[in-house]
Amino acid sequence: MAKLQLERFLPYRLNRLASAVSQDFRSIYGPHHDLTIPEWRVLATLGQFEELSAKEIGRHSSMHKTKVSRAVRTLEERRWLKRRGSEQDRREEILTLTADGQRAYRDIVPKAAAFERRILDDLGTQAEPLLTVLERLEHIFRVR
Amino acid sequence: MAKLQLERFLPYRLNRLASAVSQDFRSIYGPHHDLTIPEWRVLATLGQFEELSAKEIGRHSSMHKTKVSRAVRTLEERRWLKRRGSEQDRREEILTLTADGQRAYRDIVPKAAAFERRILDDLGTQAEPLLTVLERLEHIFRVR
DNA sequence: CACAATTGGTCACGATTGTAACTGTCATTT
DNA sequence: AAATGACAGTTACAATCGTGACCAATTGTG
Repeated sequence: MAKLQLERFLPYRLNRLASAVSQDFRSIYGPHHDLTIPEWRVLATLGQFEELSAKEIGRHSSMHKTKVSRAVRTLEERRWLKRRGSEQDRREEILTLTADGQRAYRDIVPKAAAFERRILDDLGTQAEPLLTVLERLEHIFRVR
Repeated sequence: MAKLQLERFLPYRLNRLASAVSQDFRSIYGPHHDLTIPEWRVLATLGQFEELSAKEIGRHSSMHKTKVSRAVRTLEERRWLKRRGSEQDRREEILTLTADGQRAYRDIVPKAAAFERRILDDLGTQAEPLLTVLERLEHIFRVR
C-alpha cells in the first residue's frame, strides 16, 4: 500500500514550523506585555500606519473581523489604543495608538526585528533563498 | 519612530502561508471525507505505521494528547479505526485502521502526494532550496 | 512488599475561534 | 425621498482547543 510520511509532508511541516516560530516569538514579547497574537497584530498594524479602521486592520493583518473587534476592545481597555468616529463614514471608527500603546510598540518592535534578524543570521546563505521561495509560495497560494 | 512591516515579518508570513496551504489542502480531501486536520493527522499516522498507541500518534504528529483522544474517538465512531488493549501495558490501547479506514487512506494519500508534487513542480528550481531551508528551520526551532 | 511517583488516556472547565444574526449607516434605484 | 441592498462593527452561539484534574495501571524506591 502506498504510504505517506507525514513528517515530510509540506503542509504539515509548514504548520508545525509556523506554530513553533510564533510560540518562540510570543515568549519574547509575551512575558513583558502579555499580548496574544491577534493583539500583537493589531498593535503592529496600528504602529505601522498610525490611523486605520478595524476593517483595514483586518485586511492588512489577515484577521477575521470578529478577531479584530475583540483584540481592539482588549487593547482599548488596556488604554493602548483609542477610537474616534470617522467624519466621512459614521459606521467606521478610526483607531490610533495612545501614548501607552506607542510606548509598547516602541518596546516590542526592536525585539521583533532582533528575533527575525537572529533567524536570518542563523540561516546564513540560506536566508535569501528562504525569502525568495516565501514570496513564490505566497504568490502561488494567493496570500495577499 | 522605528517601524516594522508586518507583511514582511517572518513569523507572520509563515503563519499566514501555513494556514493558506492547509486550507487549500483541506479543500481537496475535505469535501470527500469531511475530515478535520487532527483527524487527517491520526489517519495519516496510523496508515503509515499500522499499529500505534494514542501516545505515539501524538508524538509523531505533534498533537496534544487530548486532541489525539478526540480525533481517535471521532474516527472510531466513523469505524475507520479500532482499539485493542495492549498486553504489555493495560493503560494503553493499540490503534489500527479498519478496512474502511484503509480505504480512505488509500484514497487520500495519492491526492496528498499530488498536492505536494504540484507545489514543488510550481516552485521548479526553488523546490530544493525550500526543502533544505525547511530542515534548517526545523532544526533551529527544535521541531522534531 | 508497601507506597510514592509516573504514565496513558479521558473528562470537565475555561478560553479562543469562526459563523451567522443583528444594528446602525451608507449607496443606489426608482 | 422611500425603499432596497451593501457594508462596518458588535454580539450570540456553537465548535474547537489547551490546562488541569482525574482514574487506572505501571514503575521505582525503600
